Amino acid sequence: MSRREEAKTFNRARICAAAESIIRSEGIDNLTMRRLAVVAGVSLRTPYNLFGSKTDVLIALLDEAVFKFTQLGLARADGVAIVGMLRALGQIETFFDSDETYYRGIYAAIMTSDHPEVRSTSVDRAIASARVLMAQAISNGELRADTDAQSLGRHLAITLLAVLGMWGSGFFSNRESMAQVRRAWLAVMLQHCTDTSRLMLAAAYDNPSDIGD
Amino acid sequence: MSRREEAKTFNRARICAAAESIIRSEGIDNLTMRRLAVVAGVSLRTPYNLFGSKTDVLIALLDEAVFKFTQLGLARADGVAIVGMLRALGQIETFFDSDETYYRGIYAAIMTSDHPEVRSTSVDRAIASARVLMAQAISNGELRADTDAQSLGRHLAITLLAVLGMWGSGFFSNRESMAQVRRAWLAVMLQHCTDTSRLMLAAAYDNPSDIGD
DNA sequence: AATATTTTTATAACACGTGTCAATAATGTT
DNA sequence: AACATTATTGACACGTGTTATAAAAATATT
Repeated sequence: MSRREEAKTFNRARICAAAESIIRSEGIDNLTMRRLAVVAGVSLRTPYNLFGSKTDVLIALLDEAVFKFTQLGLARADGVAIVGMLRALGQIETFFDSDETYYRGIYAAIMTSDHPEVRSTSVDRAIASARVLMAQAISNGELRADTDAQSLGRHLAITLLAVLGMWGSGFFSNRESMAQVRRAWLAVMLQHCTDTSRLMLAAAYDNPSDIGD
Repeated sequence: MSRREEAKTFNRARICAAAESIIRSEGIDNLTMRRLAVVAGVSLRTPYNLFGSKTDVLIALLDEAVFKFTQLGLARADGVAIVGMLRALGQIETFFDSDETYYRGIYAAIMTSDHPEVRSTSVDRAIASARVLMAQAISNGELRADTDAQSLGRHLAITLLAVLGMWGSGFFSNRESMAQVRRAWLAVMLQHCTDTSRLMLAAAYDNPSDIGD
């Protein structure tokens, strides 16, 4: 990496760190580009050079969070894709719990920005992951062979992201969000399950986590 | 109503009409408070006096739309609550189709505003309606008697609203949104249906409308 | 009719995200 | 070392939602 790129990377990191620090210590409402420039020790223009927009800075923070989450690794589920999928929900909840105001803040800020191109990348990523898992579930015999993994994966991913949108806007708690997704996921997967997995899924559906009032 | 209240009501209507006109003829990006004041023939301050904020003006437009929709009346479904619920989805789609850019525009504008109090009223309304319908479905014998109508109604309403959030942000078409909701609704209702309604629901689930890729 | 209250108006201002543009500094290339 | 390229800076400006303030107009009260 050339020294120029090194400097850019360094400045990007400084700006991200400053943004995170401001959000943590002063609240996300006080994250303004002018304040960010001051705290990062950089001119007002530089974040625009290095990121493009305020939203892009926040996206960088979200990417860091996503990276941190993926580093946790998906809980092993003894090769049962469906269980892995459901466990991921619990992991998301735990992850959010660990730093709720921060994650919700950046998520909401991104969602309430009128940079719609943001969403499609994360949407595509989620859909791809879900499709892979559902294809595994089919080849594992957890889901019926006539199941359309593409369509099902897309449906499940959108379900998650749609609820996350409401979560970001503060409508309900981490737990409520995940319970909503869990219920929706289980119901849909029950429509495609084999006899092998039906009992487990049905039991999970009938034993809901707290969905809230 | 006192003359003062009459004047207020009149001005409110003028402002709403001006806002709608601007959105229609110049696009929602050109709906600024200054332009709104000019077109409405009113001072810049007046919309703030009468509505509170720009978001509140848009909420008034959305309320008008919701009112117009409810005036259509829910499609009769021969007393089958579940069918009525599903038909409502089709009605929503038709309604959106009839004026897509307008409805999506105001919906997106409201959703991307940081006035979160907005959402709760429409959310509460939707939940209440769904709960009523689900209670009917139970007493009609369409859903099992041990079904929790409160919980189920809430779940279904949130499913709809969560998807609508993504719809507003332009992620997918009217039809795709409703197909997503339809699939999710059918799957969940299938978990609570009686033998009477199972065949119909299962057939509907297996015959999805186009969900898009 | 005179007075008090409430609303609207006019004007200015604030903080915000973002853009322009020239100057300057840092880095790359020869 | 001299030059060319690129990145950062600084100061300013624009349009936005929103608020402040005081004057004017409309309405209510007596």
